[in-house]
Amino acid sequence: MKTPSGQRNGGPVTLQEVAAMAGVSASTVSRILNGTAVVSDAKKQAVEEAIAHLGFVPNPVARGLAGGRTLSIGVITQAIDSPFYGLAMRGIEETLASAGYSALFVSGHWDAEAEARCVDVLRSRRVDGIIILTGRLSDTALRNYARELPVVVTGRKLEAPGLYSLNFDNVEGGRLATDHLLQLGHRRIACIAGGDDHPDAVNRHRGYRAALEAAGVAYDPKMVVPGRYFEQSGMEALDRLFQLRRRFTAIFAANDQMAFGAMLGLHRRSLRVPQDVSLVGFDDLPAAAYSLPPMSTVRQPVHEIGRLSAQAMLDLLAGKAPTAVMPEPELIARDSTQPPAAEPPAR
Amino acid sequence: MKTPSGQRNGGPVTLQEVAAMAGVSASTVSRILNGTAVVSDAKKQAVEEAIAHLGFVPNPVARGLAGGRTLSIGVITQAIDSPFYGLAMRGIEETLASAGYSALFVSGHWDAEAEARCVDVLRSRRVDGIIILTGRLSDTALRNYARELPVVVTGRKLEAPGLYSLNFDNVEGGRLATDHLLQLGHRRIACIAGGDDHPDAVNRHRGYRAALEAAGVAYDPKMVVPGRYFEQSGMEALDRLFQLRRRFTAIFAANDQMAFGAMLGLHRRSLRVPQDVSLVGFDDLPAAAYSLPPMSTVRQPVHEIGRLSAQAMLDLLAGKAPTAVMPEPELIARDSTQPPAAEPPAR
DNA sequence: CTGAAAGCGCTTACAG
DNA sequence: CTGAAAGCGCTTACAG
Repeated sequence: MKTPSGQRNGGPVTLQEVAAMAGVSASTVSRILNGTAVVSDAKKQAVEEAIAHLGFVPNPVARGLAGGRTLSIGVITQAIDSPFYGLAMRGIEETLASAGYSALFVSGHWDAEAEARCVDVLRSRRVDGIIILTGRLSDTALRNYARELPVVVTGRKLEAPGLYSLNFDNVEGGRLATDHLLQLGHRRIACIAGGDDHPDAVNRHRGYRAALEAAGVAYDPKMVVPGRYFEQSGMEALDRLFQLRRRFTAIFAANDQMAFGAMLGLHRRSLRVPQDVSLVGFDDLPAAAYSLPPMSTVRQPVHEIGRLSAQAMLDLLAGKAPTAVMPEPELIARDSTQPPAAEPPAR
Repeated sequence: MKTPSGQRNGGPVTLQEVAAMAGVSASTVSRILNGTAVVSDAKKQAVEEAIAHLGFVPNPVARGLAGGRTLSIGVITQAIDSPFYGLAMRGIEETLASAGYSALFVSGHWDAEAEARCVDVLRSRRVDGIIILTGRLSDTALRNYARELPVVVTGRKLEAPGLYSLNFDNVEGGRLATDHLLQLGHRRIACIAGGDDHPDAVNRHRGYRAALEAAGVAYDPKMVVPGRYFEQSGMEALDRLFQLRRRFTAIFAANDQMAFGAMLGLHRRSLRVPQDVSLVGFDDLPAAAYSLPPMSTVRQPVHEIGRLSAQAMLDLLAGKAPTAVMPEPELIARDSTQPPAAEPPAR
């Protein structure tokens, strides 16, 4: 019953067939479908019955061509296989689906040009709106896109018509992580930062520095090494830290993936976490709870961020002002942090 | 120049405008675009110039309505945020993009009904084909879908018109993992299996049993506990193993995520990997190389599986018989396995 | 409240 | 080799 194929003339049921069966015009069916105008109850009834009976599902492709709406939202994620963005995508998919929308995911690969191409692809597919998870596009580019279709962007603060931004407080997150270490008594805290060209990374580092200074601990640039947000680069950053010959009792890594890499590097040097070195990450990936030891980190509610951005998009689409507000960063203390040992650790 | 918007009359450039500028009919432009018929070189030139000049990009939506092709492929993944399928999605996206196709990802949530709904959504969006990553749909359902549009499916062996399947040898994988342990001298090998309703899991378990028996080690059902493929369930499975009061010197977990959970469970019991218990996983997730200790596992080339299935789809679409062949399982020995200690470990 | 008509941007038989 | 015409399945002014 449900599947229409082969039921009548082969091929999916069309709006025309519904109209015919209900004895009304196609326009009327369309209006009922879209709630575009008031329709008499009698016809409404008839149409709804016909729809149910035939198992009619509107063709979004035709809809897109005729009305300009495709009921699909483009989502630019940086990497379709990112453990971090994956959760956001799931949140987006769930929220959108509940409103009858589909998500079209494309990967921007942390590259402004690639992202611009993504936008082109998405527009050519006539998506009704675009959600950009962080990304490298300039504010100006975003503003321009927003003139054409609704845009929701995370990872920055930006106000413009047709655009809604959801910014996570990375500075506060970095501060929280560092402060946790400070509270435990650490003073020599190294930092595995992200790249300079990555706003999140810059802000987390800023929070690190602010916490240090607020606690009266001098900021030492040599205690900070850059990374590229992957496990591998966490290990490499650790090597650099040792080359720099600075002593430290704790490390703040600007994301969990680098923290995992650092953990392995520490292990390879026979340094124990947290006995010899405490370690805090950032993001609270699902894997953080299962690392050895389970990792202290700053929770970024990615799944919810996904839901919120989708909700904001739905609001924008409905002509309402979005009210979604980004949750605050939260420190999750697990087993990778503890007070420093009395003796300074290996350099 | 590149972005057409606002260049002429506002809105994207249409095929009509290209035709007008090139002094030919719309049909001709369409034919050149699709290579549907032979066109004189002169007109071809003119049209190509006009396209370049105007920055024309065909509207896939209109294309889909008129010609039935949307240049998009539906991909049913079990979870958009799966660390495992993520890599496959990336491979699919890359391969498809290089051929001008886009992927439409939807999550089936390991549920046959949800998957059937996904197929409906995908068909209503007029995708040109569907790639199903494993999934729970019956062979019969798949065969039926394949009558309507090309289908590529992984995780099973199935021959049908319009359908291509890519099956990973999970039995061999399970055998490889278990044999690795056997070779190291283990005899008491526990198994954290997947669910009975999961074909991959069933086969990996089968391989485990086959390896044992080939080595003359009696198969003990009490050494096998079920899991649900997540970290959490790996920990729970470990608890069950201890409740069962069987002694073991090694564990084969049917996927890496459960192995991670088991590792944490072992750690909580102060059992060291690999000194007290050796552990082999399955999949070789990126995280496996960064677990503590780095985990021995059976490599499943997911990224390549993604590429291969996309390539098979492209072949199907082109009317060619796909030739993609699934790579063989491969054991990656890292640090989580070693010969058993002389003394039997804690039960 | 409701229908007939035009049109969204393409493709594809149908005729030259 | 190439054009005019019809049509894909809807939506949306335009008239009642």
